[in-house]
Amino acid sequence: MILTSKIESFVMHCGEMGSRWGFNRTVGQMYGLLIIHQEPLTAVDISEALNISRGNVSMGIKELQSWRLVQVQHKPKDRKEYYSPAGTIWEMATRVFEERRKREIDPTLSLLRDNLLDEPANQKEVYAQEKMHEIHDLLETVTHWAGELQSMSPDKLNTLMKLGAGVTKVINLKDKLINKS
Amino acid sequence: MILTSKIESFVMHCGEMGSRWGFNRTVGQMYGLLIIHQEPLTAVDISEALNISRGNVSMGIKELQSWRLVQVQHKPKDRKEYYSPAGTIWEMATRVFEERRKREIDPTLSLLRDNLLDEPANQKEVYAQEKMHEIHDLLETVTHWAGELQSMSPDKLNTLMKLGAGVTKVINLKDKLINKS
DNA sequence: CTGAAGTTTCAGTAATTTCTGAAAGTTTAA
DNA sequence: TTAAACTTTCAGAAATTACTGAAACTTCAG
Repeated sequence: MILTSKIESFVMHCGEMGSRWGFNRTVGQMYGLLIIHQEPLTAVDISEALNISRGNVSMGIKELQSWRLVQVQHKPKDRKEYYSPAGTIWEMATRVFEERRKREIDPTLSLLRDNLLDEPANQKEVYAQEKMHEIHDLLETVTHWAGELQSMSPDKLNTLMKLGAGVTKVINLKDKLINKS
Repeated sequence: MILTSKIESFVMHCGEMGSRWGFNRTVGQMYGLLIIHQEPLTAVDISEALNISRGNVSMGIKELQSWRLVQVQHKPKDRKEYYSPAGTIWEMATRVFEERRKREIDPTLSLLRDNLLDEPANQKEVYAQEKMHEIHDLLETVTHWAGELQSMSPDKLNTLMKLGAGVTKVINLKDKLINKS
């Protein structure tokens, strides 16, 4: 048994949150386990630690790879694959954000763009297009600013946060400067 | 039939995306319909437009109300309840964000905080706590900055976006000003 | 009161998603 | 080339989630 009870509670929590974060329970547990465990783990380790079938582990790893969240390593004289989380915590969060944007926002933006190209055929469609336009612009704005945040280092953000620098204040300042010039 | 085919495609799309946005297919459809339709709709209207049972509409409305996304109206001389989306598109997005934060982030932050209060019992737990600390700090930073963005008006964000003002640039500026003073 | 017009609830069923385990596939050492 | 050691796949079973429709409930006009 590789799990102490405190660690187990974290792993199980990841499982429960998994579905909210975009994957299913066992995939969530697997990811939590890989993050919290210092040494890379084999598929069998995971299967035993979480009491799930070997086949399920294989599918879960595939899923995590599609999110670019795990990496595979090999040890000399050992044919097994060893799995560990890919990148820093910040990078992982960035990847989850990006993947979710692809799944949750991009398809909608694309549908909206298509729809907005057509002429409205009647009064109802005029109203509908107005709303679609609003949603479209909002989604573009949100993805733009989310991207901006992602491109910053977490250290910098933290420092600024502790300095009490709200985006609002900062941007107001910028606004004034722009208007002056 | 209240749906033209173009509008129907939007509503069905909301259904498909529904589960990714945190609710289920029919709730997604219902919300899409309410947004795209200028006049408020009764439960029966919704049930007929989407071909779902009356009971399901009732449960869906309840769900949307728990997200604070619909409001109920009454017409004089008419006992029926008329439903329409609550607030502007921006407010709706803000509410979805907030609700999702409550469901997806807050429980994890709380678990992490609890766990970080305990002394690690062995080497593995020392490592585990380090990781939990990193995740904790990241989640706090992200929610902080997300809150900042939410508190801004979308107009202002759009204007700044079009001016080419990246957060990075803006914040660098602020940084310099702070260091000077 | 009464009953008509509406809403909500919830047990049972339907649909969907996830998991298992056995079979098929792959890789490598000898 | 063989076989051991490992991984992947996938059909069917299990678990979960969503939906229906009938009964219970609420409200209100007469």
